Amino acid sequence: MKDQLIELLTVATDTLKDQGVVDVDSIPSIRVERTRDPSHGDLASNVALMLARPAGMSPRKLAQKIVDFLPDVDWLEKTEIAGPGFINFFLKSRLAIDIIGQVLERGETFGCNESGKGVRVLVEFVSANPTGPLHVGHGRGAAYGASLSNLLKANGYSVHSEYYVNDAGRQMDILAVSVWLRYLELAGERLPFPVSGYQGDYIWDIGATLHRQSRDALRYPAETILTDLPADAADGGDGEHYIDALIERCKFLLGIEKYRQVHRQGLTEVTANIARDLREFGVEYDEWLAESSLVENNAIEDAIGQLRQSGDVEERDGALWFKSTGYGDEKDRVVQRDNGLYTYFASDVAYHMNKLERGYDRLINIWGADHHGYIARVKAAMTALGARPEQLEVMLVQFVSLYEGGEQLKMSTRSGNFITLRELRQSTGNDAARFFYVMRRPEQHLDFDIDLAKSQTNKNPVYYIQYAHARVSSVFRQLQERGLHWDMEQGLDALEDLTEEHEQELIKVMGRYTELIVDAGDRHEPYQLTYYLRDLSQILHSYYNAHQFIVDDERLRNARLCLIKASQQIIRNGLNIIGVGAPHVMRRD
RNA sequence: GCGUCCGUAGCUCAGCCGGAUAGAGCAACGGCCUUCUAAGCCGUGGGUCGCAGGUUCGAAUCCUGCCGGGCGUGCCA
Repeated sequence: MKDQLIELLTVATDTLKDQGVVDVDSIPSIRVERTRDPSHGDLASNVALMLARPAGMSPRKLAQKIVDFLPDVDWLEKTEIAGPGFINFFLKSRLAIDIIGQVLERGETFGCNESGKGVRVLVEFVSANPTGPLHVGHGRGAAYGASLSNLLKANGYSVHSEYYVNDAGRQMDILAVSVWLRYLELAGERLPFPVSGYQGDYIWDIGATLHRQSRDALRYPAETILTDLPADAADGGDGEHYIDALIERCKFLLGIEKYRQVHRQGLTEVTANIARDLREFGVEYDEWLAESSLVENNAIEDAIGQLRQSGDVEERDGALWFKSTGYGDEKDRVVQRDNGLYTYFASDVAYHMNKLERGYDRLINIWGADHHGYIARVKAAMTALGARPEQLEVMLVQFVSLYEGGEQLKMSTRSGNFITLRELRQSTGNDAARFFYVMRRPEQHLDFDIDLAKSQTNKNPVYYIQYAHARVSSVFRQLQERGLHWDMEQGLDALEDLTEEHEQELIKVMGRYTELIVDAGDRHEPYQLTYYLRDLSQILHSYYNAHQFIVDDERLRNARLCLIKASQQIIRNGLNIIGVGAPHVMRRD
């Protein structure tokens, strides 16, 4: 509708230009927007205000000329010139009413469109190191990434969602050694636990599995293990050095096969736990891509080799540097350390090269805000590898702060002192958690008040919206109980009877839905949906309170049923995108 | 220091690709259940849009500079 109006306005301004009434070189791109105030019509344009200065004419006078040259169309009720020179458009109400039939006809697919047709996009999100359970921060990335993927799919994009499993680095060795130490304790050895090891209870669980499966096969005396190790941080030493020494000792004693067994046990249990959490949270991936698979295929060597060929790396101080400053980064980055090991960044370069090789038009990475320093270097690498930097869009999701009893909780994965996503889901429910996570713009900090989230009682916007949905189902149950049935055809035929203010408002807001999906998708802003759904639910609740739907007048009754059924469908479609259930019954605990 | 995100009602936040009187929820106060679920509805009060300049017919919105807060600034991952 907007587009059609823009076309009309373009015709009008072009005519003015051709006739020399308006003497301007270029007409700025014309914009038409929905009005906030109904007295300003349905849509409005500020062309006249934009054009007034170059045309040397007063805005209102120019607006009048534009209106005079507007082609006639049957769907426009009237136009008005208002304020400083806005042109307000009033649409024929018949047009707005058509939305009801469209929603009922398309059902689940209403709102889906082809604005992203033919574009292949890879959305990578969460990708937390498989060293422990997901915490509440990961939950935000998960909810955001899943909602964004759904939104893009609704806009016709071909979406591939992916979790990158960092299963090849030092952190995994720390996990393995942590598991082994817990296993040894369970086997009866007494030895200190490293300060830099993973402290969480889940490590005990994995150690227990190992003990059950292998009995004493992986056991060595504590003295053998601890001989000649440097001091841990607890004894005035360096915790990082200590754990590295412990890793070496572990690998030496166990040998490659048994070490791999411990390593694999830790990885598979933690990864399975993460996958289960995400699945239960309604977050599904098309692919779980392991860093180790890139290592096995020599992807890192290949990527670095390609950079070497293009002259983008050089040796310095015994290390290999990627000259990212040549691509706008603030400093060069090491890809291979002086000890011969590749850096985390090197594997990221390989991973992004891999993404490009798979032929995606756009790559969307959802990262925690603490990774923002990485954007420049990854884009630099992509450019060096021959991609356009705009192909990669990094969405930074700001931190989630937890509050309990008015105090902010400090969290650390290492110490095991954190609230897990699972704990949060269990206390608030998946629906509330999904909704709250996407309610804010991603670049906005999220204060999560645990007490409030745990309080089961009320005030939750998600319940408000779900209740609106359930109420409609309830009306249809009532209808059946009274021995009546909904005649959709008759209702659609009687839509002109929907003249009440609430009804008009509801129709108007429904008409915005598809545009909202397109805009929210383009701007990667699923949160817009939460505000929209609240608005729509608000009107539906008001309407419910103000009017009876099951009335004696059969035509009016069926028309109203069409209206609320269509509203319900939109609520369901919207909730579906943000991963929240649309219940037919609301129950109190 | 530099980079980046943020600063709008008592609280949490929309609005920010310039537009018409700045919005919502919560909290506060007052009403509405013999009518399709009161997890609801109706109403009232509440704002120097961090501060100061600039651009513009027009600035919460764009630019500059301050002030305040978060995060980052590893041959860690």
